[in-house]
Amino acid sequence: MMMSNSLYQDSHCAVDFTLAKLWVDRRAVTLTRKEYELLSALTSNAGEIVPRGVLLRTVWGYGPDIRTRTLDVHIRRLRRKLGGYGEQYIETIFGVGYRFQPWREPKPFAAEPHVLRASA
Amino acid sequence: MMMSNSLYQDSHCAVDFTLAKLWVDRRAVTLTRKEYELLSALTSNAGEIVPRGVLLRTVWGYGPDIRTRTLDVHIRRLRRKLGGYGEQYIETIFGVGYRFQPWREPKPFAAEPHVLRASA
DNA sequence: CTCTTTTTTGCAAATCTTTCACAACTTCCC
DNA sequence: GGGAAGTTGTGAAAGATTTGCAAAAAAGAG
Repeated sequence: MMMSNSLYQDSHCAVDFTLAKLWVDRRAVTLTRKEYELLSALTSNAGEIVPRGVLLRTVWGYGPDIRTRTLDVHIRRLRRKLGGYGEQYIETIFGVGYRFQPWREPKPFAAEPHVLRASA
Repeated sequence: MMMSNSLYQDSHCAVDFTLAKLWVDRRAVTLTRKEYELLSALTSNAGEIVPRGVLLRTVWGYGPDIRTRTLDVHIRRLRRKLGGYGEQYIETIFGVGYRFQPWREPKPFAAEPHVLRASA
């Protein structure tokens, strides 16, 4: 039985590890076990790259010589369940693995095109 | 004034652990012994997942290697006796167990502003 | 024996996981 | 730029597992 009430949370997304639940913008989303384990592995290292091999080992128990696409499929489903933020949250590090990025507010005045605020 | 030591209660359903009785919308429902024990195990952990293994152990005294469908059968009878709310109250956590959900589950987020920070 | 309660049995149905085939993409090199 | 090679994205379908359920057998109680 689980006991620690640990959860990840930022302004759009919350993960409760004891209830095995995810909320996206206050809307409850149910996760399957593998989805939950994968999300857990990612959020518990939020901001850091988690190599594919590590995920395949910790979530699936696979050895380093197993060829499978199930990780990609689960990543896709997680991204969907994260709503419109999926791509923003789960970043692909090509050739290495994935990284769960905590929510970052929209970039300030970067290389944005000219925005004029009309004053009536 | 008579007092019941332990009882679960929400707006539709009440369980008295000392009297071993259940009321659904003010209407008394008789439970058999096993039904009561199972409901008790669930409501006393209301809102939390109770794994199948735990139920089989605490209610039936079964070990971890027993294969039976009697738990499912009892869950079904309980759901029936909970009237139209059966499905709402007793939630199936696929591959894990069951969870008794208090009526209109409490929201994990605060109503208005929501910046809670959790410990890891 | 009769009635109630509990468990088992055997599928059916629902759910979750993995694979597959191929499209899309990244990187590297010429 | 234009491949080539390797990596990732994706929808659909197969595979595997779990749960729901009805009916009947088994177990108790009076």
